Amino acid sequence: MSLGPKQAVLAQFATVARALGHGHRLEFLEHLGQGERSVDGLAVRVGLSVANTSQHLQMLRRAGLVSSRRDGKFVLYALAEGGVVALLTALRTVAEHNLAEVDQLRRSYFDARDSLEPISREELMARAKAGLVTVLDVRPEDEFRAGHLPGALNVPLRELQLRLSDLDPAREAIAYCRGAYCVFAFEAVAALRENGRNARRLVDGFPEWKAAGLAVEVG
Amino acid sequence: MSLGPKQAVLAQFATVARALGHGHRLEFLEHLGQGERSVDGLAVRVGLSVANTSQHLQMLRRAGLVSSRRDGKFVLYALAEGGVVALLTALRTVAEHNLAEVDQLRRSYFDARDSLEPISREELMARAKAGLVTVLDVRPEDEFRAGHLPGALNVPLRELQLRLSDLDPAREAIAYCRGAYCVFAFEAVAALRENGRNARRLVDGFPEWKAAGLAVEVG
DNA sequence: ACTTTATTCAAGTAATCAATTGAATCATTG
DNA sequence: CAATGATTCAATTGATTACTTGAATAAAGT
Repeated sequence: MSLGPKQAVLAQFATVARALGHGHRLEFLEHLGQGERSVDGLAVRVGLSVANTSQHLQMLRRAGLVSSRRDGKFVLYALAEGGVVALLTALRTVAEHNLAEVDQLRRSYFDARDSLEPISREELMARAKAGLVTVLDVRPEDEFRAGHLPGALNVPLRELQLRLSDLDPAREAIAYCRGAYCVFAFEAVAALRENGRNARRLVDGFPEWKAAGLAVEVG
Repeated sequence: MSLGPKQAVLAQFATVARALGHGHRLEFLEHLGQGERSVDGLAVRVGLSVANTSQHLQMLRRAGLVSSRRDGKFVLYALAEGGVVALLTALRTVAEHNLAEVDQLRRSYFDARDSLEPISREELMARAKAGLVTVLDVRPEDEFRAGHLPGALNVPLRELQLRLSDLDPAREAIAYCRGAYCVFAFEAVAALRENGRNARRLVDGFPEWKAAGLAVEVG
């Protein structure tokens, strides 16, 4: 079946879209947004079998959404260059704007933890520069080490209660994690508020910060 | 199957992505980017049965990508608000950047018609304001009437040969149509060059112009 | 009321996809 | 060079999707 040139191009676009069309694959992409990961590392994090994970990753690679390289006995996958984060952000925007189900979920789970407006990247930078806020990275330590916001303090969610004393109560805490719907930041803000702290969330997460071309610290 | 809140949200995002995951539906969206259309109107343009078209449109509506309203005996579909054009643009960007197949197609068909760099919206505006170019809308007349760039001259592709005399040979012609891969603009530029005219393409089409918030003329 | 035109619904078929299992590759390391 | 551990391939099952056909609504005109 010989299609016209436009149809052929659109069919290619469609394979990219189909690759995004599964919750597990979106979750893989969210994890890969934090940095490279092995097949096994992703399988454990998402809770799928290695074989299944491998097949999903290959579909993502065929769609040009991820790239892979071999490192010793591991194959490390990473987000592809060229606007993948922007594409995911656009997808999120449309879904939030037009799907009642997403609104429902935000109300029932997320707003219960943090109903305040999240803070924008611009505002965060301004307030951080002025020394008004503590930037709190609530992701696991290995993700933090792979890259984080400049000057951020890594306090994984599970350690938050124990390390409250590390935080200056006079400064507002701004928590962020993997992305706009990563639950860690919501839980962290809720926990901080319960302890009488001033806290808000960054509007999205580390991958979006990096994709915006802003400075990133490693290690 | 009780998922976590993040998984539930991602599953919603996935349905949006899956709705984009078919060439025909992307073609529907391209047409809807020009303006409202009836089911039958779309079916004819894309060359599918009405029933099939209706089902595709309902999938797009469930995904929040299009909206519909009844007008007499017609049901008119339109692109939804809230970033659908931006999402399509992001999809195109990723596919162009990362898929060898798309590159291949561009080389074999599109570059053969117009291998020059297309002109940006900004450059077009500057040059149009300076009176240096003729802006040429090569879409069918009804799409032109539903909305077009300010000051554009509507010359549907099939009439181009006959109406060459309408064009001032001293000014460069800038052709645009439905989007970045709409073939009309490529064919128009190729035809103009063969007739010794100076011609280039706008980088994308009318929907992107409108989505960028730029002025649009109707009628 | 009846007919026409436009759209949607329902049922059926073929194709594709998600996930499982177990076997096959492939690159290091002993 | 075999052993090990990581990843991919192949075969299978059940679920979803694309498209067709024919019937069911819905609005407008006669």
